[in-house]
Amino acid sequence: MSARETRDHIVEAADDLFYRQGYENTSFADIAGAVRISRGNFYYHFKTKDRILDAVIEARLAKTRAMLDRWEREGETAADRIRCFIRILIVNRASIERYGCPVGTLMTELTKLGHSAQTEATKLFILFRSWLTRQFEQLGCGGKADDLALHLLAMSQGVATLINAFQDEAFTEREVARMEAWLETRAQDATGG
Amino acid sequence: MSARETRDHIVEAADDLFYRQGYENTSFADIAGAVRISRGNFYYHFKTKDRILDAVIEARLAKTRAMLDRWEREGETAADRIRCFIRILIVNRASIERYGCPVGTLMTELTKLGHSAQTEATKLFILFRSWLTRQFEQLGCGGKADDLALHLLAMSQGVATLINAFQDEAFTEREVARMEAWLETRAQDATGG
DNA sequence: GTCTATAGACGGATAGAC
DNA sequence: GTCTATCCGTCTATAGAC
Repeated sequence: MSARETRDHIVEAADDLFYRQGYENTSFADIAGAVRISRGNFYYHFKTKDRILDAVIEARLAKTRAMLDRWEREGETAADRIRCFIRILIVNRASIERYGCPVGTLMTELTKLGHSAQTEATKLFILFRSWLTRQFEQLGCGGKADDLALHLLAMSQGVATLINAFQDEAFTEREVARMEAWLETRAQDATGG
Repeated sequence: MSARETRDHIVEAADDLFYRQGYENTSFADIAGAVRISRGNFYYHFKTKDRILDAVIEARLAKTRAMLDRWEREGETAADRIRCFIRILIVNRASIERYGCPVGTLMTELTKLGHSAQTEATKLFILFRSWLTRQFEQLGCGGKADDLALHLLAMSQGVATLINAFQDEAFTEREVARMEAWLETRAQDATGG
């Protein structure tokens, strides 16, 4: 197996484990075990745990960009595209119930650890924030676009936290419906009066 | 110092450290160091780390109950009391910026660890949820009271997560104002039409 | 024969538990 | 104060490709 392939496998496994168990609670042995390689081989590819985290965040940023690009292509109107964002709470409901939002929980953990990768992790939030801002601008919300983007991001984060705490499917659906209704109102505000 | 006092000091220090550093990232040595007692004395009061967590959650539940009781006494109307809840985001803004919401972040960490104290930690959420439900009932929101309570809880959690990620004071104030406006509308829905 | 990917032993540090 | 487990990180050995 090429070095590149092995490296990718490591990042993939680490990504998954960091999400499910948390960064600090995941050991080198855990990752090596998941990839089925020895710890010695492991250190050939990554010298420290921090470097794996860097690579994982980078991979998540790339995956997120790809997802946002896909939404951009698939959604006809800006409202459709924002709806794609809202609906990840339903699409990923099962994993959110068990592990929370991958972006929010990583961010939270890194701030508690006072970890230097905080800045990089924040970029995940910024990616969503600026994408949403652009959508709200296209919706015609002008100067309020960034405010609306942050508000939607906050709602999504809060709902994810409670999905994780309560595992209540009806709650999830109610909140998603509420966000979609809210979006509808914003769209009408922009076009009509 | 009495055994009871020492125990209380340990719980207090652990509570603070668990909040600021996270549960798993806090060692016995950290707590013992903060209380200025020997590790030997430490084990006299708590045999395992899990038991300290139990005691910390218990203490947080008691503190929360006391706070809710205080709001109950101080707020004249149900809307006033709900506003007390909303305003903790401003009152505790500094610590939320650095460490997030104490309830949400503990919950999140415990689910990732698959820790048995999850159920106990959820009671913190339930405490707020049922208190808020009662307030919305008194506001005249009848059958929708629990839905509104969960929604407000979610908004508060989401805003706390983004305060922690972005440390943006203007955002905090905008969102608090938004929540208060939302509350106003709910109150009018209930009384008027 | 050299370079690359892998394996596994070893050491220092620190954790929790008694 | 000690004991055991575990974790991160280093070091050396080796198997195969070119």
